[in-house]
Amino acid sequence: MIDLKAARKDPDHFRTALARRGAAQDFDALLAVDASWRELTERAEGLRARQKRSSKSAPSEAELAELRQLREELAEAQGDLARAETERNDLLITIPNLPDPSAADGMEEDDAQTLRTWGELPAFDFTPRDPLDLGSKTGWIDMARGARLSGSRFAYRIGDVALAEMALYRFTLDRLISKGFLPVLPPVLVGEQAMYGTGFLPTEESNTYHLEKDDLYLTGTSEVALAGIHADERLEEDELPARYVAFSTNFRREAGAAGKDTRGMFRVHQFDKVEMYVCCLPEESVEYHERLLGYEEEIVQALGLPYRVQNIAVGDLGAPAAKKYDIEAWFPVQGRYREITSCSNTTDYQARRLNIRFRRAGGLDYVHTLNGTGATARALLAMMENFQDSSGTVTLPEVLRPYGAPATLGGQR
RNA sequence: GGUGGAGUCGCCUAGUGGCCGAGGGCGCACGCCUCGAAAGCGUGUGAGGGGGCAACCCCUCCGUGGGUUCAAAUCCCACCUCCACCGCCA
Repeated sequence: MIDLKAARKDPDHFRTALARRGAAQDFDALLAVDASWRELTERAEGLRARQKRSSKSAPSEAELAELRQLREELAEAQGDLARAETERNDLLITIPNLPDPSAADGMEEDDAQTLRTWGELPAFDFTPRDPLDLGSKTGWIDMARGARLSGSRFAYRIGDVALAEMALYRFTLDRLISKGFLPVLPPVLVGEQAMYGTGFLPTEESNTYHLEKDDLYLTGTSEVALAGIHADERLEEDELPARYVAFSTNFRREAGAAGKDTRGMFRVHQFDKVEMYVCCLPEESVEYHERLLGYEEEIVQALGLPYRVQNIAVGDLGAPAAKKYDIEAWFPVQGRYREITSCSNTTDYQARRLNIRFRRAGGLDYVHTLNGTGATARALLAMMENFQDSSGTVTLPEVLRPYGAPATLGGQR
């Protein structure tokens, strides 16, 4: 969440920044509610101070009547205050992060700014085949059986495809461990606090799977569990940056994506992902964001995928993000660049909600947090589209071989 | 799932209705002592919120949420976590 105290001091700065992502009117509503909250606070605290002074010792009979009266007044004042506080917090929790000045302007996906492109687009003298059509006897993607089992948007990855995908994750994990990330296998079922803390609730409610019976949520990314590692903790300055890399299965309802990417396993309800997460000093997050992007690019380059880097428009950012870079790989069959990784600087937005602070000379302060994709199966899909030959054989990158990937996929079936 | 025990200020612990938002020890910080250090002695040492130019004042927090009372760490209820044992399962 935003820094309310700072917002009171300099409302114009906050309003201007939030206006870029269309949140100025919510911000003004918040300020108004906050003003009345402060009035009610003073009244309730004054009454409470009176009651406490009178309760230092047993009151006389005469005082008792007066104190009973005071109790009623206090209860009323506290009730008013609680209502104002709820109203204020409900608003506060929906206000998105302040965008970074260098985040691209605009409200749409198309407003993203292309920072650079890398790699050669493949030139086919045949019509490249869709990953779904590139299976062989020894390995394939099976959406039909996935649908029979679980409905649309569920994929079986079978045989060599399964091995290739696992090799991709293990390769990525190794790369990031060598950069100093600590590997984690996290829970994927989490309580409501973690979902609010990371900012997926309340804004992404419709996209999350919720288990009513146990009141637990299936996470759409291991960012949620990784952010939770240090919730309510006070870190020492020398523990920062804390860097984690997780592998987990992720669950997304994809509400609002009806009709989009319906073929194949590009957009599915359940997918696996290697994810980076960093808690760092506030003054380091901007630089760390570039580093995370750099690690992502190294991985995509090692795989040999042509890609471009997008600076996502402010209006297209998730609520917690101040700035976001996506890497979009070239998908020759789709004929366009598509997102395969995403990394965000969430500054102190999640740290405030999750209460992750660190201690240093000046006292306690909130850490900054960042997250970024290591790899998902979309990278494998991109490899299948880019690295195929006219026989439908996909040559996988050498770097994946030590991790158990077959040399090729597809071919005769 | 069942039974029993426990959750207090960084750690350990005292505390069964008002003198406790909280005592003691450890740790930590500063000072004295010392050539220096240790020991010893002294002082200080949680977080959040509101008000004030400031010194400072006020409120909240004893696992969490409710309740009783003029007054709750303390009494009552529910829940959570941890430990032990039992049952069941991987």
